[in-house]
Amino acid sequence: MDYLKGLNPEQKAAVLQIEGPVMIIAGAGSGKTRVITYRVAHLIRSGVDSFNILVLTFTNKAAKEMRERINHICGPEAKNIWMGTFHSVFAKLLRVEAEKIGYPNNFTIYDTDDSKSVIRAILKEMSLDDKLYNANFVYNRISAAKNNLVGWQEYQQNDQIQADDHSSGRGKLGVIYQTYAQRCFRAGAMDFDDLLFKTNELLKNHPDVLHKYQQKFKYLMVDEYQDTNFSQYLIVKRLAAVRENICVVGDDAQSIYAFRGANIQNILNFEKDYPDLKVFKLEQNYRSTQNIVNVANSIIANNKDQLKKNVFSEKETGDKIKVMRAFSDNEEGKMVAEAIMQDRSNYSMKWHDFAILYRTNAQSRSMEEALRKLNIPYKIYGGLSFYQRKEIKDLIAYFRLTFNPNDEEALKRVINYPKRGIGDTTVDRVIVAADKHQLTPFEIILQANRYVEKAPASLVNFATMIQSFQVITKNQSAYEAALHIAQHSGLLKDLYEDKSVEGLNRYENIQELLNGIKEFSEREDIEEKGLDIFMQDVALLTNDDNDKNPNADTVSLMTIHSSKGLEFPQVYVVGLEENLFPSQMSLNSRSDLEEERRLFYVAVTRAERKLSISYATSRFKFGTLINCEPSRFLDEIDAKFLDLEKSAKPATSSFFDDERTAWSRKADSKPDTFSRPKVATAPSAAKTTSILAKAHVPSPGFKPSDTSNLQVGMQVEHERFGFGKVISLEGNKPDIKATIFFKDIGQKQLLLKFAKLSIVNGNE
DNA sequence: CTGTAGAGAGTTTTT
DNA sequence: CTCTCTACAG
Repeated sequence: MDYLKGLNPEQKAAVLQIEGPVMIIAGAGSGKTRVITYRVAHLIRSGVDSFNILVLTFTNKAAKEMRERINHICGPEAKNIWMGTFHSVFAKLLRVEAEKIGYPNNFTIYDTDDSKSVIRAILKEMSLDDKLYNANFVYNRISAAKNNLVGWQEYQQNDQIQADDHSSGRGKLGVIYQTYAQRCFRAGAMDFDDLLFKTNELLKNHPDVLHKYQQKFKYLMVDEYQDTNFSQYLIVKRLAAVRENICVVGDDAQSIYAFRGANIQNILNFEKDYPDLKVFKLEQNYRSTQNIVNVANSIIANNKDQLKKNVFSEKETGDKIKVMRAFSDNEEGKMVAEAIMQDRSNYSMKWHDFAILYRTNAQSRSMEEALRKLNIPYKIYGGLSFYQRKEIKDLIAYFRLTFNPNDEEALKRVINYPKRGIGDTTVDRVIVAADKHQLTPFEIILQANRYVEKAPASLVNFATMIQSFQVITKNQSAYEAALHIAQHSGLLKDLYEDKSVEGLNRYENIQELLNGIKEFSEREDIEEKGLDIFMQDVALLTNDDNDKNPNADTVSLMTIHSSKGLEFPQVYVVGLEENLFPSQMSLNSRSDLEEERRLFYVAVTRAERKLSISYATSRFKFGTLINCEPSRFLDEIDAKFLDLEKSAKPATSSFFDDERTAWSRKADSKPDTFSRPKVATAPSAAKTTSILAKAHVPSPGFKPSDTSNLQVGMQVEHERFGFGKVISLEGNKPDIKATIFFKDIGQKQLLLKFAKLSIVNGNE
């Protein structure tokens, strides 16, 4: 029982209480993960069969990490535990039981893009106003309904909902929902919310199935319980109904997913559901200095809705919280980058000791730019994941279609990619015929000559090709099959022929996916390794999965949302401005604002030793400069914890002038530096262009010249693109197009009548 | 059917 | 600014 050593009394009590309903309120940094892992270990040591344990987490990352830690304590037993995100665990369960609710076992999982695309198609068919019925809005509405277990039938019958929709002029939502649900069903597809919604349906309507899983999952644990929605709540409740061996862990102060349907009441009301509940509070923060914990407390104290707890730290007082003010988003980046640079050398720290956290992904731009200028290696987490790249989704769509030819979204995606002469009109005809004959589009295509007028031969060929893929996947390994499909679909060739930098990148990405599949098919720890198995949860994989060298020494950049559960010695929280953080969207309701505040709390509590906060007084948004005010959250912090040194500039001075002077000085000092900085994270060429384009600072006194006499070979400066040389000129008088090679960003074509160019030097 | 140009809209967070 | 959708010519 040596694993119990090193736990404080409260942690230990929580670990030892393995029977009955348990709620652990775990303050930030209070050793939550530790308690969960040890508790699982303790279950196993106490004789609980590891096959009978179910652990639900919120992110893949958390699940993976926890499995490793349990593995460390319990050894191979850990493999038998069902552990994963709600979505992945119940997707797995549904794969086994799908037929009971009328789905094929190999159902497709639609990601958000797929779902929205289905909705867009429906809106178009119904010729609805796409402003009133915005696809995003409709998607969110349907998603919210599903997360509250409102099916389309109830949706249409519920007076309250109908009244709401009609009063907002969106009376058709019920029908859209119905069509959407039926279309997904026809395609053998479930969206993210369905994975939970259908699990509920299954457990509710099939007592035998419910019983089976109640027997299997004798002990349940749920991490991040404050982020569960009603649908998840009810699944857990149903599974735990017989034994009530349920342990939930969470922190109401860190509930940041209400926008996605998470219901903080689930944790606040847990006690009512289980009168015998044992509650443990973990209040000692082992992560952060006292100053950091105190600041966090002073922030969260502004919220009304919360469970009582007293988070404290017994570590050193630590530095005060540094607050930095910048004039612009770019300067903010610069200040942060320079501060990191300095601290790293002053305290001989590693790059990976630093994290930059922001509210929105868009903010990463200015940070990246600044880090790159100082040659600081960094890595962006989140954002567009590997599996969301177009080329990857294309190839995966072929796989999807192979295993589930009814998958309409996959079909639409690749039926004419690469180009094979099947245009929109033909596709439309297929869809119409499918509706008319109550068949799936693929079934129509198989007999195109019978159902579709003027059916091109390529249509039938396409279907035949997919069928040939089906044979291949049955007989060959995942890798062989995947390679075969990549080649014979023409996708690989198409990408190979694209010699642009982006095209090269795409080709490499496909190679990478194929390599990943190869690794998968060579794995020895799993028995089934066909391509179909690989495909099963591809839709659920996210960013962090494809991390090649997780131990690289880089500064971490991520949204605050994705930072939850992580910790760093030094944390920079940037963009503390009204309308950004708190987000503009949250200003209308108290509960939304409180969620923003909890988000700030999460951000602050990521820091172990030193925390810095920054804001800018102006920032680019939609390509234009806007003025920003400091966030109200800054005022809420007790000033005695703050070090305002860095923001001591007089408020009366003109920021704009100051900024320009600062920039020009820099431009002066290095007027002819064109060297492209080395980068740790290799961005795509397209990205580099845009980032650097924004980076160029015009020389002092930059003024566009008259370009009517511009000639090949001249040196020019562009406001944003920097210095370059004219390669060629074409076109007639007002529409002369110049091809210019810019030293920073490469070749670009510009229309002279628009481009603001200054002629630097008449002849070479 | 394909390719291009041009207009328009959109950025809060994620399984 | 950047991505996506639409319209039109080839």
